[in-house]
Amino acid sequence: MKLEAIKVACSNCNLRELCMPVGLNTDELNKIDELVATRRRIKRGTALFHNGDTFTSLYAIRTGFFKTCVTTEEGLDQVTGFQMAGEIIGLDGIVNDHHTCDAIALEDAEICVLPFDRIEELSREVNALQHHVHKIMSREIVREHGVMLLLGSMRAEERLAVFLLNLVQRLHARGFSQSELVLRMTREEIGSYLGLKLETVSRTFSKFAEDGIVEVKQRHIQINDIDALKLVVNSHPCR
Amino acid sequence: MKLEAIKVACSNCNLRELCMPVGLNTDELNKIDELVATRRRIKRGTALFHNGDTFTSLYAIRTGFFKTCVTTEEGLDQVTGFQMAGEIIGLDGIVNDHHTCDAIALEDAEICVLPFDRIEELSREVNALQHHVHKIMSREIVREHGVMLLLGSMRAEERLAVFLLNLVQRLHARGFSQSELVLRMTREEIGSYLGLKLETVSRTFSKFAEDGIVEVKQRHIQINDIDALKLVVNSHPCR
DNA sequence: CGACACCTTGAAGAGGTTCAAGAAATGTGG
DNA sequence: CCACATTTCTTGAACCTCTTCAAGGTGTCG
Repeated sequence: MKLEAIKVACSNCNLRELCMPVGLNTDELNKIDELVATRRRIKRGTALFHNGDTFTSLYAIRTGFFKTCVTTEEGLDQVTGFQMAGEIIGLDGIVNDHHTCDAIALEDAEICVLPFDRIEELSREVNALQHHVHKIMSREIVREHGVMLLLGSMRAEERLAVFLLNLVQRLHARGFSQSELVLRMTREEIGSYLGLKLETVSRTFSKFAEDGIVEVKQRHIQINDIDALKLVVNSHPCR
Repeated sequence: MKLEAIKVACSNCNLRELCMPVGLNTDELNKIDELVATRRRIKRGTALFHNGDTFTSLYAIRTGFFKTCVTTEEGLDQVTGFQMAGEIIGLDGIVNDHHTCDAIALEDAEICVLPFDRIEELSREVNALQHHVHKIMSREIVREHGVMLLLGSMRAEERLAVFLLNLVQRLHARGFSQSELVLRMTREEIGSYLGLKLETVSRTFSKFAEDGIVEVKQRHIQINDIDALKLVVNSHPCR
């Protein structure tokens, strides 16, 4: 069967530790394999889902990079997160059966479609999966607490430092460099996420560069002094 | 048995629609009743749980009013939400088996203790409960998206207007007035939640009062013109 | 009644925004 | 492959919102 062919074997996926529970036996692993309905390719700049779309599935990112953003009728716009390989998106859709934000690919991406009714079904049989789903949602809640702290009480330099440290840490966990990264998003998108204007983001990058903390060549960032960056966060002159 | 005596019958709780799934049959309702281990009374000013506490249970608020707040080592502090009767707190603790924020009672409160392992157990048997838990977590994620939008792209007047409208709407859903409310929190706590200083909160209240939108007598707020308040949010001079 | 926490208001200052212009990179079509 | 349009990024200067600092007022509770 064709469907069979395009299926992803979660049990063989090299992202397994990132998006699936650990410590399953073979039987349970086989069940999990049935979770993924299909893969989908998303071209850069296009949406995985839009605000208002009917919710049916969660999505596990295999490759690529996404942003999620909410928009109001009045045209306000807020990037709520950036997601990379091994992360799950779509959790916002569960509560009202439709999505309340847009998920846009910032580079060509490939995702696994996880029909939510199947997740719930399997969760009843595989305790580890049930708990894993709860953990993923709880992790997202805790992450957002961190963003609220950032937006509510940090100044521009701290915000950008936190942002860079978080990005590089997540990339490092995926086998990339600890000191080098290529931004997938524009200054404006960073600004939206951090509650700053794009000019402020640009200026703050320039300031970090002047101070010798980073080198900035457009979207290519080289972190020269990660401790200094951490110090920017910790030794905040308070606000 | 004593334990039996202090148990709460969820099936008889007048908050049922708020914190429990609807459309259960008798059998399922009886199971849900076994969910609540005990009630607990929390005195005003004391904590239901602290950052770092081991996570064991979610808590359903029966009466009273809470704030949750995260704190960093450097002394930064951010109120992440205000919770009232019928709402669930403690979701942050699931991911790492310990809480990552404080939950403080802003008035004497009574809560139902819902041991999380029992929730997971029952979720496997009662599909509606399983889905309800997922919805509660998703709702919290969506709520936080809204706060991120507020903190990231609204100005002081809009933030306070959103805050008041949200509070009064939730109170109204619980049978209170649409136009009158008593704040349970200080200006400083409002400010922390909204990413503003307490002076700014106070000034903004005064401005609303000058404009005839509200009357402010300390913590007693009378909303005279709710449409004007909504207009503050919608006709933002953009930022 | 006095101590304490909370709230209001004023004035000065800082951080970030806005507006503007130009430079660098990227993409497109001939 | 190059010219041109477009998007993205940087930088400067003026401005504005919110913060900071300070003082006094109001309310509450032992």
